[in-house]
Amino acid sequence: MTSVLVVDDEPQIVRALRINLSARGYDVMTAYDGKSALGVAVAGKPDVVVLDLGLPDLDGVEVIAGLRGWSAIPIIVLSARTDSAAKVEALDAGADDYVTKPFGMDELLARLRAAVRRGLARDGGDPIVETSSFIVDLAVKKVRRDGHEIHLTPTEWGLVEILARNPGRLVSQKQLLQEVWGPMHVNESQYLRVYFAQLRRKLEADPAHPRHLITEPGMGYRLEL
Amino acid sequence: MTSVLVVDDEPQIVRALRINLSARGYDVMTAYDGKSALGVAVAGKPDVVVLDLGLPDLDGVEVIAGLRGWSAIPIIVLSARTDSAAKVEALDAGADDYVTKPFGMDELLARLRAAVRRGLARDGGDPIVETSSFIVDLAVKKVRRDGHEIHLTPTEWGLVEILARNPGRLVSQKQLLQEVWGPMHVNESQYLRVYFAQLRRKLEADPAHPRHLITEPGMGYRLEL
DNA sequence: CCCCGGCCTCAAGAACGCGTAAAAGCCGCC
DNA sequence: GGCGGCTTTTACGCGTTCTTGAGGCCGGGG
Repeated sequence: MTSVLVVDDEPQIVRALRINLSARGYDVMTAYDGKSALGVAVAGKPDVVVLDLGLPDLDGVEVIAGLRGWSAIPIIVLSARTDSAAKVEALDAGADDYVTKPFGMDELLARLRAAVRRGLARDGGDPIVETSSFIVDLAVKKVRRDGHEIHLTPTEWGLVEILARNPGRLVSQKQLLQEVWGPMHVNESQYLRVYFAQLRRKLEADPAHPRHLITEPGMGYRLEL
Repeated sequence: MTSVLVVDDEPQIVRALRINLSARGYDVMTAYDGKSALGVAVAGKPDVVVLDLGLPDLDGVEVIAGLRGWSAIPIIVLSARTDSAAKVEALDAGADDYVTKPFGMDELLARLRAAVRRGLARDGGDPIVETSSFIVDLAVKKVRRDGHEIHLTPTEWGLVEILARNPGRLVSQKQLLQEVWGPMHVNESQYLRVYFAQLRRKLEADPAHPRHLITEPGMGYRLEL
């Protein structure tokens, strides 16, 4: 879950943000002054910080500097000051974005999404799907089991990739055949039986009693995590 | 030098930006419509894009999507529309920032600096990829092995560069052929066999049993570190 | 009880993709 | 013109992968 640190000394703003962010599935932390904000940030490692500049103890730029000293967490500044000098100062101190109050919640949320998206891109978090007996790395196209790399043929990988991109969900035979063998072979369900047998031999602890590559008779297949 | 692509159909805006940016040491490219903007971006690889939304040919969102398809270049959107729906749409399409016209030049420049700073942070560090038997220096386009520099032909370097920019990742045959030989030759997979044999002779300790330039049969190649 | 559809397993030939070598073509340069 | 470096093309042997068919298992329905 994405976590957001909201820093503002006006309780009603913090409250409004907490409600909106929580409702959209964010994990919300809060702080009401600069010093505690820095402490919470160190402890909670939020994915993004929403920072009001008018704090009682520290100047906004100091808070930004305090965060930038050890982290590249995206910072969105909130402020009532509309003059460009304030914006320039905050942005050059290391802020990622500057929103003036009063602000539209839609816009703030969109800017928040943009900031989070960038933050994730920097981490370069590989899309990895993990079961109790093997690991699928979709970025580098590798499957590992007990630390060893398992070699998959192109067809095998095609099937695993589709299942891994839909973890836990049922994928129909038709969809698998269509995406791996093409539209001309959507009825060759025997292909699937042969290849799922091979995959189970390679990936399941007990191929005769698969726990992750599950057949749903008459429907399709599912990657159980 | 930092390069900026300015896209706008109003010449006076382009001119104003060009003057201000050039004076501050930026390398400025320009485009007056969406299609040429995408072309210039591919050719010039700018460090940041300033994009007006009201272009004559393409919708702004399409331009953003066209860039995001292959690149994470920071995009700053300029627009006369102040409603939050437009902002949300552009930001969610992949823009990094949204500035409404008329804008203050100081503020735009500060947002530009913030965007560039993030872009550099993402690229991060020295462009050097190191394996146990050779070193690829992407900045100076050189490969070293046992301290000696290894001479590569342009085609050989093209392949090594792509692999080195995706260390550990599987790169498809199509992508390699497309980027080195162009879209007309995406089926000449024999080229790859010939050139990878050459590269292994030059870079691998035991060319018959490569440890770094790995073939994934039927799928592509991988630079294993 | 038997039949039938769907599934799993096994095996063998065909087709494919890979590595290698070497020849042939194509510059630019002396 | 001749030379050298680079790229493209051709040819062949070999191992892997895909396809296909046959047989057996299981559960539900007639």
